[in-house]
Amino acid sequence: MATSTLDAPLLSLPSHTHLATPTPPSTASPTVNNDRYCANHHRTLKLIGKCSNIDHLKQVHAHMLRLNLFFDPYSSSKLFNLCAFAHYSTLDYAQQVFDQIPQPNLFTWNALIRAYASSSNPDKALFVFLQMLHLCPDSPNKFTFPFVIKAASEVMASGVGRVLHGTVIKASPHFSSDVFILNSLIHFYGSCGDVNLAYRVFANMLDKDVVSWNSMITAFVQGDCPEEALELFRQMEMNGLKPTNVTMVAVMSACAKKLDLEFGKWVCSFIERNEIGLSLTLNNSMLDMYTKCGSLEDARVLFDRMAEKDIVSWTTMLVGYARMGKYDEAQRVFYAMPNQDIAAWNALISAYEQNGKPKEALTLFYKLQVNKHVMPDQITLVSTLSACAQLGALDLGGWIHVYAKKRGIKLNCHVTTSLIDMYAKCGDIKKALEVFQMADRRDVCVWSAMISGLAMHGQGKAAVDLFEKMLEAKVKPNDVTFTNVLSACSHSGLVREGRALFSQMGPVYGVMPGLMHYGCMVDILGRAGCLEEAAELVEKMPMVPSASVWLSLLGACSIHGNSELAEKACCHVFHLEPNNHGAFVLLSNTYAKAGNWERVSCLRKQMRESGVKKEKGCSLIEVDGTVHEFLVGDNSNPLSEKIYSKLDELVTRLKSVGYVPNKSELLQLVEEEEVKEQALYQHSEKLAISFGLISTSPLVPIRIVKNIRVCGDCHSFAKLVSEVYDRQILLRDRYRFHHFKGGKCSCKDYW
DNA sequence: ATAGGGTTAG
Repeated sequence: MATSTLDAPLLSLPSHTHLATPTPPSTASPTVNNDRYCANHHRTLKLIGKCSNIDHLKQVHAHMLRLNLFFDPYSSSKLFNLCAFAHYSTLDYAQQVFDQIPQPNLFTWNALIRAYASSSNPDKALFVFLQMLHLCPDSPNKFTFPFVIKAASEVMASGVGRVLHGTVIKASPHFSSDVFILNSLIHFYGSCGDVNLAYRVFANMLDKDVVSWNSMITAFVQGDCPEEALELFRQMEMNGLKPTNVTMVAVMSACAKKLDLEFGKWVCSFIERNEIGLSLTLNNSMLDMYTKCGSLEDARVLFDRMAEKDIVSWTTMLVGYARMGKYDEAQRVFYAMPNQDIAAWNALISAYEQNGKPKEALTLFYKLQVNKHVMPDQITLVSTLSACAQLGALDLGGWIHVYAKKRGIKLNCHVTTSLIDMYAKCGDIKKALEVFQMADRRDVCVWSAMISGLAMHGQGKAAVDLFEKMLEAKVKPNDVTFTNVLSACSHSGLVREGRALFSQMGPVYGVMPGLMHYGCMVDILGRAGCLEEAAELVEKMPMVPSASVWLSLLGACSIHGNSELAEKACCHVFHLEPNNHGAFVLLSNTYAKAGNWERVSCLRKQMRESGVKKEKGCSLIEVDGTVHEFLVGDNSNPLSEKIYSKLDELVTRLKSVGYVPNKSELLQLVEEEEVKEQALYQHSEKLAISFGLISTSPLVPIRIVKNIRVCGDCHSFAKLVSEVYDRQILLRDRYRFHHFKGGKCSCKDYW
C-alpha cells in the first residue's frame, strides 16, 4: 500500500537511541553551546514546523525527549505551542507535554493559559495563572493579561476580573494603555453584566481600534441596551471607522432585541452597500433578527439562499416557527436538520412547554429519552419539570428528579428552582422543602421559588420567615421575590407584614414596585376589608393599572359585597379587556352577596348578548403516571359511567349531612332550579374527585389541578368529601392551593 | 528569537 508523504515518518531513528526519562544535559544549563547539541536543536526546530498531524507531532515529541531538547526552553516552547493550538492536537495532550517541560518559559505559560481560556474549562486558565505566579521567574507580560482576563469573563468571575484589572494598573503604565488588554477588559465587564464599567474603560481609551468598538457595541447589546449599541454604531461611522462583520452581528442582534424589523432590514441593506462580507455567523444573526421580529418569510428566503448552514442556522429557524405556534413547520425543520443536538430537542420541548402544550412537551421528552445519541441536559430538565408542574404530574416529575440523580446531571440553581416549583405546584410542599434544604447552592431564584411554593400552599407566615432567612443569607431579593412574598401575605391575610414589605422594597432593597406588586398590595388590603385604602392605592399608582389590578380590587369587592366599587372596577377591566369573563363572574358574585338578584339576572342577560365566552373549566388528575383530563360535563373517560354513578352517590351522601348546592355563582341562563343543580354536578373538579375516589388508594391524597378559580359550590363540596370520606384533597386552582382535610380547607374559605 | 483581542440559538 502506498503511503502518502504526509503519513510517512518524519524521522528515521538511529537504532542506538533509547527511550528514557529526560535527564538534563551535562552542563545543566538551559542554553547549551556544544556543537552537536546546536545542530540537533536546529534540525528539530525545522521538524516542528513540518508537523501536519498528531503522529508527526508525537514523533517529534519523542525525538526531543531523546535528545534532551526539553531543557531548552525555546525549543520546548515551540513544540508546546503546536500541541496547544494545532487543530489535530488536544488540550489533554498539550497539558501532558507541558508537565514534562522542566522549566517552561513565560511564552509557554502564556500559551497554556490562552489554550485553557478558550477551552471548555476556562477556570483551569485561572488556576494555571496562579501556578505561573509561583513557578515562573518572569512576571506576567502584556500577552498574559488578555488571556487571563478572557478566562475570567468566560467563567463570569467578576471578582477575579476586577483584581486582574487592578493588577494591570499597578504592574505597568504600558499595560494600562495596551489596546489588547483594554479590549479584553471591555469584553470582561460586558460579559459580567457591568455595562457601565465596560464603557468607562472604553471611554478612557486613547487609541481605540475596531475591536474596541466591536467589544463595546457587543457589551451594550448583551447588557440589554440595544439603543446605546446602535448609537455607538452611529458614532463609530462618524469617527470614520469601517464596521466589520463582527460589528454587524452585534448591530443585528440589537435590532432583534428591539424587535425592529424595519431598521433590521435597513442594516441588511447597509451590509450589502458597504460590501461587508457575509460570514456564517452574520447570516445566522440576520436569520435570528428576522425570526424574532416575526418575519419568517424573510428568514426562510435567506435560509434557503445560505450556502453554508450550521446547527445554529437550523435551530434559529426551528425556534422561529415554534414561537409563532407553527409546530408543524418547526417539526419539519427538526427532522430535516442534519443532526439533532440536545439544543434542537430543547428548543422544541420548551416551545411546547411555554405555549401551554405541556403534554406535547412530555411526549417529546419520552422520545428523547429512548434516543441513544443525545442525552438530556439541565435545560431539558427545566422544561420538562415545568411541563410536569403545569399538569400537576407529580409521579412523572418525581421520576425526572430520580432520573437526573441517576444520570449524574448536576442540579444547578436552574434545575433546583424547577424542582422546587414542580413539587410545590404538584402539591408536595414537603418534597419541595426537602429539595430546598438539600441544595448546595441557593441563588435568588431558588429562594424565590421556595417562597412562592409556601405562598401558594397558604403558609404565609413560613414564607415571610423564609424571606427573612434569605436576607440573613445575604441573597439580594429581586422583583420576583417581592411578588412572591407579597402574594404570600395576600393568601394568608398578613396585612401588617405586607404593608411593611411593600413600603420597604424601594427604599431598603432598591426594587421599585411594579404592576405585580401593586396588584398584590391591592389584594392584601382588599381582602382585609380595607377597600377604600385599596382603591386609593390604585388611584395613586405611578403606572397605568392593568386589568389584573382592577380584578384584584373587584375580587375584594365580591368578598365584602361592595357593589358600587365593584361596578367601577369592572368598568375598568372591560375597558382594558372587553371579553374578560372572570370580571362578569366576580361582579355577579358581588350582586349575589348583596342579595341583588335583579342585577344578577340582568348581568346574565347582558353576558349572553355580548357573547362573552367563559374559559372552559378543566381539571387534571394524575393516576399511576398518566394525566387524566376532565372538562365540564365530560364523558369521554372510559370509566365515565362509574364516575357519574359515584358522583350520584357522593351527592346523596353529602346531602344527608347537610350539603346544599350553592347556585348563586352560576352564570348560565337556565331558569329551572333542577337544571341549575345538574349544571353544578357537571363541574370538572367534581368529576375529577369522583374519579380520584374510585381509582386511587385511600391512603394517598387526591391531587387535582384546575385551570380556573374554583367555584364556591365545588369548594364546599370538596370540604365535605374530605370529611365524610376521610380523604385528603389537594386542589390547585389558577391562583393557589386548597388542602381539604377533615371538612376544612387550608385557605380558611378566604380565596 | 515565538504570540494576542471582538460575533450568532437555547
